[in-house]
Amino acid sequence: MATDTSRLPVASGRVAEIREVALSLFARRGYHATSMKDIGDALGIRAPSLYNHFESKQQILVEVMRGTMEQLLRDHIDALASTDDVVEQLRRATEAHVRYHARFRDEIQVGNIEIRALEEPERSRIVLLRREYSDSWEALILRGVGRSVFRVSSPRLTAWAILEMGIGVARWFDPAGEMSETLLAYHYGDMALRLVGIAHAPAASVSAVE
Amino acid sequence: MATDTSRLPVASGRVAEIREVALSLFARRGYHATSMKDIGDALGIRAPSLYNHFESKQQILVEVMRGTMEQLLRDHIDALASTDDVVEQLRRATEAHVRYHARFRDEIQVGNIEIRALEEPERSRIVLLRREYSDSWEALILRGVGRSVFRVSSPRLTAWAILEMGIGVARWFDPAGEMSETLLAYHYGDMALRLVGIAHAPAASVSAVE
DNA sequence: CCTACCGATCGGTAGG
DNA sequence: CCTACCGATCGGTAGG
Repeated sequence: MATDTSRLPVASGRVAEIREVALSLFARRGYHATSMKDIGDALGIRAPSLYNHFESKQQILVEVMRGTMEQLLRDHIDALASTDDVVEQLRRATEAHVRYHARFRDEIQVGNIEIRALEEPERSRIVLLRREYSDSWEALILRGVGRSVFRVSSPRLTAWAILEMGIGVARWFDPAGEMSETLLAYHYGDMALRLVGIAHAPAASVSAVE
Repeated sequence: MATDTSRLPVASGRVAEIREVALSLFARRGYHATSMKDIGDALGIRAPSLYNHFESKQQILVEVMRGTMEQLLRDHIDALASTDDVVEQLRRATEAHVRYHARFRDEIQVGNIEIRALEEPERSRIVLLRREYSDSWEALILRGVGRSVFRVSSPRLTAWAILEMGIGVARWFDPAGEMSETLLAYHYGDMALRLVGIAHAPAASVSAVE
């Protein structure tokens, strides 16, 4: 439960260092406001030396963004596969979503904001993965509605509301703050249940029919 | 109900044109990815001519962002002042929030993303207004909890969840799409009520005690 | 509103 | 990993 979702394969050392520094700068200032010199300075090397590890600034962005959506989708699928109870699926998927957004704040911020700075075909690839993710959420809500376990007026809006409130976490969560990532996930899990019309359900109050 | 929340005072013509074009470009590409030449091109004039109307690129950003938070706060205060019923306050505040985010999508996007490109003291001024806004939301939830009308496990998280799900609207809402802004606002109003523990309340099912 | 022009900085290459 | 350097573009000014 501590650090289950690993980052990308921890590459050759310098490459990983560059990616990490760039991620931090892109998140704080933005891709276009970050120069190769900025990245080099943060590592104590000259800007041209970066080209020994990356072909271009754009390729650094690609590497920074690669893997984020894939990992999010993997955690999501695990949450769904862990139970047939649609209530529990919703809770676990929400917890996974919130945990991910609390833990990988920079990745999420850069992923969301700098997608517009990403060139094709990488950009379309990520847009597609996102679409896949939100579609799966909508399907989950629809499944719960179909089993008469959820009651919502718009499955799509409900799915987006849950997604968006989780994305917000990446903007303000402070891992050094009073609230732990785990407690945060529980709270959001409960809120998601409320959004589908389950007033105050403790963990196993509704069991799946299947 | 159609266009109640007006934009900024419609300034001298060219100034307003520049602001509008810049808003659109900043929203689509970002502040740092937009050059003065880009703005000029969109208006059919040369970049240096822009300096007859604005002192700097930064000042254009300031003018683009100015007023957004103020108007949002005004609509919010109106919603709160319109009734003493805390349930109705929550519903109307949510509707106002969502309407604003559906209508002024570019303003919201630029306001949220490019605040990091904004120089002091303007930046702190806007951060303060935002703080004011979210504080008012938390106070609203607390009021409902105090009157035993709302039931939440964390007033602050609930406030943020409502705010964030509304902010998401600015990212995907399509005014030319099937769902109207008004219907959207209703749906989100209902979802906000659910988040505070009011399962499926039609407009006046709970009346305030005061 | 324009042209002409400024110094600074950009991403990136050459060549070692 | 470095220095030296490239053309392009940046925000902005001068001067009319």
